[in-house]
Amino acid sequence: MYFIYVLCPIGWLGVVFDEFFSVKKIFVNKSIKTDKDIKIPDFALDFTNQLNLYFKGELLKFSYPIKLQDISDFDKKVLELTNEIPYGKTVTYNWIAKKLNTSPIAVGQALKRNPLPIVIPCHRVIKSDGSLGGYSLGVEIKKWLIEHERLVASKFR
DNA sequence: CTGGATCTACTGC
DNA sequence: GCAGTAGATCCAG
Repeated sequence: MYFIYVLCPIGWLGVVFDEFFSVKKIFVNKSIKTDKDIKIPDFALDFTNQLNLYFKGELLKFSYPIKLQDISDFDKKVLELTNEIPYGKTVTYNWIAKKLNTSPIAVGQALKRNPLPIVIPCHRVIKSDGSLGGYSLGVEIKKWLIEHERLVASKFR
């Protein structure tokens, strides 16, 4: 079990790896005040490279190994569907709910427990009235990510 | 356009 | 059981 902090456009991200260097958990730490980058240990370079490319708009899909553990079957199904949403696109909670014969609110609960925000793109799930809905890292970050992907995707035409 | 009532299903106590 | 949601829908004002 290893962990790092890495500075990103949306703030400081904490990343936890398991013993085989798969990513296990991602979170934001708002209490770090410096904007001086911390040296990334060698074992984490593959992942942070992908992360940097994503924020530069040069990576549309993460291929780094992830580890989903201590997750219910229901949550896993929701996360797997969420992982299929293409870059720059959004779907609604209701759209996922209908595919799994559940309710939109249960989908929201499952996404709230997503241990790997950004990598598993739960920010691409919004409400059916067009508003954003919630986000475990804060709706401001959700808005940022959607706008970032929209801009990058629009250049690809 | 708004806010409330009511539906919904999953989790945690 | 029951309450609390990262939701949806309908209806009155």
